Amino acid sequence: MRLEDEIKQNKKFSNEFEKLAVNILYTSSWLEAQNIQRFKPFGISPQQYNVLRILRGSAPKPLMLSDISSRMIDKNSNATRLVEKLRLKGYVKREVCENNRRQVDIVITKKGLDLLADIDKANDSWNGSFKGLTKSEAEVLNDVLDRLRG
Amino acid sequence: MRLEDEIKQNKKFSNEFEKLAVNILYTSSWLEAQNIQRFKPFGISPQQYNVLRILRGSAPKPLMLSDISSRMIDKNSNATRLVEKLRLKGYVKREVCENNRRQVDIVITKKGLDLLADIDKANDSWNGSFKGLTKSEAEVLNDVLDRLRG
DNA sequence: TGTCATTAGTTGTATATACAATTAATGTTT
DNA sequence: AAACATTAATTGTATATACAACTAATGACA
Repeated sequence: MRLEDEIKQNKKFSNEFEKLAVNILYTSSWLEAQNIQRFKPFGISPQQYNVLRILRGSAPKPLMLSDISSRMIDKNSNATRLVEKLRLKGYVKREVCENNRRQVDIVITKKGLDLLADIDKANDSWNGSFKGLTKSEAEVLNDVLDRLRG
Repeated sequence: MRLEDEIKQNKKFSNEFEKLAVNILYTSSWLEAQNIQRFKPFGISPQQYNVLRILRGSAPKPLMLSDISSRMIDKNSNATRLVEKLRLKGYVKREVCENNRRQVDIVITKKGLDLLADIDKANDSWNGSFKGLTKSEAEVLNDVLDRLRG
């Protein structure tokens, strides 16, 4: 549906760029709401899922907290506290690094990998959210978004 | 910059749609961080700005709370508390509706309109965030985002 | 008119975010 | 080695979000 209709805006946006800014925020919020539902049965938040995927990407090599932060979708969320929550659920392990005791090494556990596998399986069909788009449209969109942040 | 580089992802996304989901969330977070900075000198949050714009759109006609919610970018944020914050700063006025005393009519004040005018002036040049894009690219993007949520 | 359902908004609570201040370990420099 | 700077992470605090429970007013109707 057109953005203007979804947010019941009677006036026009002053230009395409302004509409684009709102459109990206709006679409992201829509997607985030879906993600919350998608991960809720597994007891984690979208950000926690993101951290687990980051750790799976580097496993079995550990990552330090600042590595995780820099890879996160939302750079400003607090990695210390997110990781602590995952640790309490047994999905990651924390260990102070011996060579540099300021630094904390974090690794995903077997339990964490299993959780991700479960989620992936349950969401195999999830890309259906975007079923209105063709693959090549998704490519164009990805390309333009990448350029937009340039 | 390519999303894969920004989030230092070594592995490939499993498909374009999965990358697109992350790309939208990531771009939105990037935009949101800019907005926080953009509005900070004026002492309001992006969501508060959004509410003020919605009210300006309908002024001088008041809106009830549920109207505001349904027009907001982030539907889940709590309109009652957002409006209360704006009221404390003098940017909006609340009045229980006489015809239907469940309902609360909210109007933007002169002070609120002045604030928006100030912000608009200060941010005249802001669309520069998107200077890597042409107008027609922005149009395509808007169109595809609209379709994606369909 | 009394009962029940619906509508509009508010409040409580757990969690998350933004951001600054702080702690602790390591590097650098004289 | 002492003083200072930098790096890595943690903590504190104010604000925001997600969501459910709740209150109050109105509507429907037997």
